[in-house]
Amino acid sequence: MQPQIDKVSDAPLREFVGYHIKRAFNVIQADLNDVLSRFDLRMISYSALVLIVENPGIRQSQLATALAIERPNLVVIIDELEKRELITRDRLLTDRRAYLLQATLAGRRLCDKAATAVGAHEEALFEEIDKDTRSSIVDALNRIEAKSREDRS
Amino acid sequence: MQPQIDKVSDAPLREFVGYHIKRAFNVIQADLNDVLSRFDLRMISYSALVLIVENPGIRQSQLATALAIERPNLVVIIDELEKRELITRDRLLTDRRAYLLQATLAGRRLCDKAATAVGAHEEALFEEIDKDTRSSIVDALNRIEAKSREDRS
DNA sequence: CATAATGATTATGTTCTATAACTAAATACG
DNA sequence: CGTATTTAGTTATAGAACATAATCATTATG
Repeated sequence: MQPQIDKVSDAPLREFVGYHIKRAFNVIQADLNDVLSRFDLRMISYSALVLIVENPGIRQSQLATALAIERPNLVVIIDELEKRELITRDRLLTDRRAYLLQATLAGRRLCDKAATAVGAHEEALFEEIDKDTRSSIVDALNRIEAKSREDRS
Repeated sequence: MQPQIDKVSDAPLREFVGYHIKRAFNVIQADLNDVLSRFDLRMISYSALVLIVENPGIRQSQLATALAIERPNLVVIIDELEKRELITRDRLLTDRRAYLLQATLAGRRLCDKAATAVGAHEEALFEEIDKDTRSSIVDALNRIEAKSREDRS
């Protein structure tokens, strides 16, 4: 008789916290992209817009580093935000190689609206998890992130 | 005077737990792929191997569902595991459309070794986080995951 | 028995991401 | 100075990851 499986067990993978993080992140990302699609934004372009709003005059290279993506891949994202007139791309007078990125009024407004919607969805996803638990999760995640920085140093 | 940024602030994004989850997951994934490269495995092929070891006789369609990937994309992964003689792909006698996937002895051994290495790296990443916190994190992540299941039902 | 549905595969296309090579401008230094 | 090197941004391109449509063989349905 050949062995057959009716219910698939992923018990060994569930031993790893990283596995749970990946599965939860998949849910969060799907939800986030769903919300952002209403604003014609994706996770990466939304993040870029937020950082430009928060850091007026940021350079593309700084933005690429902050987003942890390669410079060439940022170009197309910036192109689109500029074409939609959500940001401006002006030459830096003191260094004519660089561009200064700044959000337009429309960009700041869209960013605000999107942030509100994203926040509401986050709240819905995390509603069962109390504030203390959330902050201990964030603290733990920050520690993990810090691990990779100490590796590189 | 043009505005310029010396230190980039991502404060608005840090408001979102999902942002921290993404950043931590990037670190975990990089570390994991680094560990698995020693066994010529990637995250996805390792996960597949684990599920085949744990569920002898699993079908490709069941495995694709468990891994949350499309069937066509699983084929190449299974091809490689079979070519490396880590798994076998046998016709199911009662349904000659389907294949039964089973790990070979070499597959189980590689899986064990990889799991040990992965576990050690997880432990290193999470060393600062005590057991109670870890299980409350896992519990919270499971609740988030459950959210998407209740959406689909 | 004809039709529909299923498991796996092939072919194909899209998106994401990384690398190399290039232009223009700024800096380093002999 | 002026030549070499570095930096900011871009273009071109290639690979990996992921999704869709079409196909073949087989099984289930009416």
